[in-house]
Amino acid sequence: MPITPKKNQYALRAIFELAKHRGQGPIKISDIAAAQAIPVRFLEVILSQLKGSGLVESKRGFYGGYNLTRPPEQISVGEVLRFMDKPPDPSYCKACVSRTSCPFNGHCAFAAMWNKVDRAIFKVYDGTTIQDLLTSEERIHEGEP
Amino acid sequence: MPITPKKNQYALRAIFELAKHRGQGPIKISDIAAAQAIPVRFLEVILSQLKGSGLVESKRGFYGGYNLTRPPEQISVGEVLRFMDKPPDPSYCKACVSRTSCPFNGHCAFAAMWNKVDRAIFKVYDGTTIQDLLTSEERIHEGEP
DNA sequence: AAGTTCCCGACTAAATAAGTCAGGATAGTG
DNA sequence: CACTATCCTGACTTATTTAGTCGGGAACTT
Repeated sequence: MPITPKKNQYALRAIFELAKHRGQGPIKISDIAAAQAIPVRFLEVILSQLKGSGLVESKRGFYGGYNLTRPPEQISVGEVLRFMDKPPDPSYCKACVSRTSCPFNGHCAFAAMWNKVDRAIFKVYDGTTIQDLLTSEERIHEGEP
Repeated sequence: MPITPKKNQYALRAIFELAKHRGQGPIKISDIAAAQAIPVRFLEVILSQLKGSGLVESKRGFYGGYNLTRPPEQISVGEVLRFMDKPPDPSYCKACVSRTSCPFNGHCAFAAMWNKVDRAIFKVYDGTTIQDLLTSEERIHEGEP
């Protein structure tokens, strides 16, 4: 129900995958795509966009690919998601959480609640690092065939 | 950013409006629509759907309209939203929060986080009653022109 | 009977998200 | 240098979801 767009999930998973192989030189888009079941062409677009965040860097040519610029414990999920949701209109009605305009001009009874929810969500996102995810994956794969 | 569909917001506001005039007999759809800036025809659909939740009841004819079946302090926002999101596929991948299927079959590192977010959101929704919203509206309109 | 209101189901339209594509730029390899 | 692998860019297409509409029917009140 957090209705996270697929694109954002792909972005997270791509970064997750980069974290997983950090220090092994640049990772190719096609490898990430294969590992995380993401359409290659689409991933190209996403990673390209992600460069704008400074979280990843790329290198072209034969031994080209992508790298994380920071250690996984210094990247939070919140940072990634916030970046991915930047581009759209920054002028949507914060109070109503409707992306269009609020008929009550922000003075509606719901404003406080929407904000509370927003904070609750990002408390989780900001409190989860990519490293945390790596760790939890390791736990999952312990004792499995 | 909680990206609440407009339809759900309309549902909430309709119930909010019903709460506001509780005890004054049935409220007409058109009145609710006017008060809350909702397209009438669309609201018809929404209220009709809401009847399935048992939260509202309706009466036709001249003095017809809608009523709340319970006092506003006994209706939580969570209850309303959960009901509104029921109809779609109940078989989406809970773990990944992608509505389609998860390539990792639920065993992905993100599952725990998505669930955490889900709980955080509904902790707020379940902890807010329609009465709370009424109260906060009163506060807003104190000392305003 | 007549007017008003909810009711139902199918329909259309608008918006957003997901995904694709062609062709170009850059970096290594032999 | 020619060659190949890789990222890069921006425009494009398609699919999915959400929002909203419509015509006509059924119940209730006076």
